[in-house]
Amino acid sequence: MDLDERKFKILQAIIDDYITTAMPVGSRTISRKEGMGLSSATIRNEMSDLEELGYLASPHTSAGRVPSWRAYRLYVDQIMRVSSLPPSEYSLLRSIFSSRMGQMEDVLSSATQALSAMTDYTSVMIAPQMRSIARIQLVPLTSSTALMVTVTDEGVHKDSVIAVPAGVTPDHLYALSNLLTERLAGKDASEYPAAIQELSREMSGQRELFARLMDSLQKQMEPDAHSVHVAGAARMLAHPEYSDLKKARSLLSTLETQDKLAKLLLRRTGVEFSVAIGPELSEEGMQDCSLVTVSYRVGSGVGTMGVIGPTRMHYGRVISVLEAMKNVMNEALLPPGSRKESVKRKEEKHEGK
Amino acid sequence: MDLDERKFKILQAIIDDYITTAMPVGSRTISRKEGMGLSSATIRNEMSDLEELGYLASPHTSAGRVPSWRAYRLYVDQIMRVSSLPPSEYSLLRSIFSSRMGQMEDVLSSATQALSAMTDYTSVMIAPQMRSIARIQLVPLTSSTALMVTVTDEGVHKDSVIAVPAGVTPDHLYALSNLLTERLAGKDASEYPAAIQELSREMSGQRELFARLMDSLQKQMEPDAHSVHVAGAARMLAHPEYSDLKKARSLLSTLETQDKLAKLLLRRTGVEFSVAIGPELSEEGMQDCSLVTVSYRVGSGVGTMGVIGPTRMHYGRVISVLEAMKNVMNEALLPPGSRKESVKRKEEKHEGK
DNA sequence: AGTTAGCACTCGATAGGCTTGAGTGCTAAC
DNA sequence: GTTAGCACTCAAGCCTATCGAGTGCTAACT
Repeated sequence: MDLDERKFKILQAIIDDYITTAMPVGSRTISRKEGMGLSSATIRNEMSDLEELGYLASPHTSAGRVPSWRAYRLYVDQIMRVSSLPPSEYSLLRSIFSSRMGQMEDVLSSATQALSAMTDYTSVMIAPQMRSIARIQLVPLTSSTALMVTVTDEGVHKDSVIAVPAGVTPDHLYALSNLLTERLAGKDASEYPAAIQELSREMSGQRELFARLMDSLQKQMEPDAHSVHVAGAARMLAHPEYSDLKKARSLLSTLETQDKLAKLLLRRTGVEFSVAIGPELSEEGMQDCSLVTVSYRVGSGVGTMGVIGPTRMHYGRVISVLEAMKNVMNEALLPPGSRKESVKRKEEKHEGK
Repeated sequence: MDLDERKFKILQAIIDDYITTAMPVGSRTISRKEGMGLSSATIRNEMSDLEELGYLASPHTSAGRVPSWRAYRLYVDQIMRVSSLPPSEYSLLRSIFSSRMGQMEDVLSSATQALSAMTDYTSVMIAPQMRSIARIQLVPLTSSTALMVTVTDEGVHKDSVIAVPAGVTPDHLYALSNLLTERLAGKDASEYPAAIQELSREMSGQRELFARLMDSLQKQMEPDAHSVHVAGAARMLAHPEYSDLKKARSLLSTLETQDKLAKLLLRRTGVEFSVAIGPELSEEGMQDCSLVTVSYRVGSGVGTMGVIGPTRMHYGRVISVLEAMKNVMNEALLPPGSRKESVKRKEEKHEGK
């Protein structure tokens, strides 16, 4: 079961080679490598062992070997070295954000595109899920409707139109906004029932309006799949694993179903770091893909971003780009002053199952 | 230049056949058709004429003929019969919307997906561009920041965080909201400069805040590419024109660049109906595509939706689906009471250049 | 004059056969 | 334990032959 150092070294060489060439790797290729000092025959023997142990597979008799997902797992967990992003790229990344402090959605959208451009894989990002809201505002629209807007420190969280009974004036709505905010803002979801109970008593004169408000509020607090950003899905077509149209189609339609992606990301939200390889994703149409995710923080909210590429992806590079992006986003999205010191990357690379 | 009736009939037969099979059409195939009553030799002569006139092309000597974009243009303008959507599908469509009267973005997203599913092509939709806003609301966040939210009758239009000078209280912001709304809401963009001029005088005591407000307002009024919905891009891979990976990739990355799509749609916003075929789109990577668009109305806003498919698309079907979708969305998005009678489809099919 | 049958010709697509070369696994010698 | 040597495998590339759908032209027919 355990691999001796030589097997390790050979496996690493095979994976490194395969990652860049996408072609089955033969024993001679490895034996010729600098610092290997072993003949192809010896490598063959070792490869044969590695195959038996489940780290390699051969597409057919006279082709080379291809790493299995177990090999990638090992690679990610123990072999790979992650270097941090070179300063030149780091500052390039920073420059993307410096220009615009606009709406959150725009920032996320640019970030997602940058992520994809820098890795040449598909990237995916979910907006920070706010744990608590800063304010609830009722905005008068017509005499019979109003807009209920929940707001966080970063901007509008959600909004919905509600009907209001006749006789409720804008000033009324303003006062009500203040009341709702006072009772509900800043609280954790667990504290809501009690607060709502109390509010219900105080507003017993306006049962109908109150019911509508709470109904909308509840809907707004549900996590929604809506805010998933995807970029660079077309890039996957450039990688040889998707020269088969059927595979390509199946992958791309998975990448289009936002709730599947949302689920994949939400499951990893709060996990600082995660790498899921092929079968571990248990998502049909992504069997040949890996997903690397990082969680990022914006104020009280936690979001997750990830890169989806073939299992044969440049894990090291992807991880360092994600790491950098997380830091840069933190800086860009936090108003100056409330900034925390940047956190050193921890050496946890295991998939948090 | 003019085509006699027989050439018309033959051309129609060729296009019909090619639309369903995607294979070059030969003379025998046409001569065997019901009600044609001509030998293949005669058809060949006619085809030869049609080729000279630019309506047909042959990929190589011994293949059949393929319609050119001119043929499709003729087809769409003069030959095609559009039947309205069968009631069963119509009500299916309606049922999608009946369940949810939620946020605008959700509705648009479902509509786009439905459009793609019903046509088996890619669909694209742009949110209604509001011409005037119903209210401007300033929502206090922290002691030094506030959220400026512009709102239409249908919900939040846009929002952005602004810094507020010390000493500005929530009540202050509320009063200011009312003032801004009174002076700016409901107005056309052309009336803004005058109103802003006047406001500027009145608020001369708060130059800094005023400048920030107007700055944000201006940004929010710019039309943005952000709200483009795309669905079913992966479906294009199923059509034989995109069995070539290079073409597929180029198309898909075009479909991913939202501002290109936004431009295509915005240019057609307000045009009731438009069909653009291949080269008419003048968009690299979409030379083999057609775009059919329809504009829809929601309150004071006008949005546009479209279907992108191969030039060899089922124009009739696509048009009837779009027509139906427009009507259904109208019903679904207008609050009951303010509903207009549904408009009969006009026979304008020309591309509005 | 328009239509059609007949025929030679073109050319992509498909299938079989051959060659090449990268790769393996095994064995025997070092 | 390592390596050289060798027989064997199999995909990929290439050539060739065949097939058939399709055209264009000409001559005969209505």
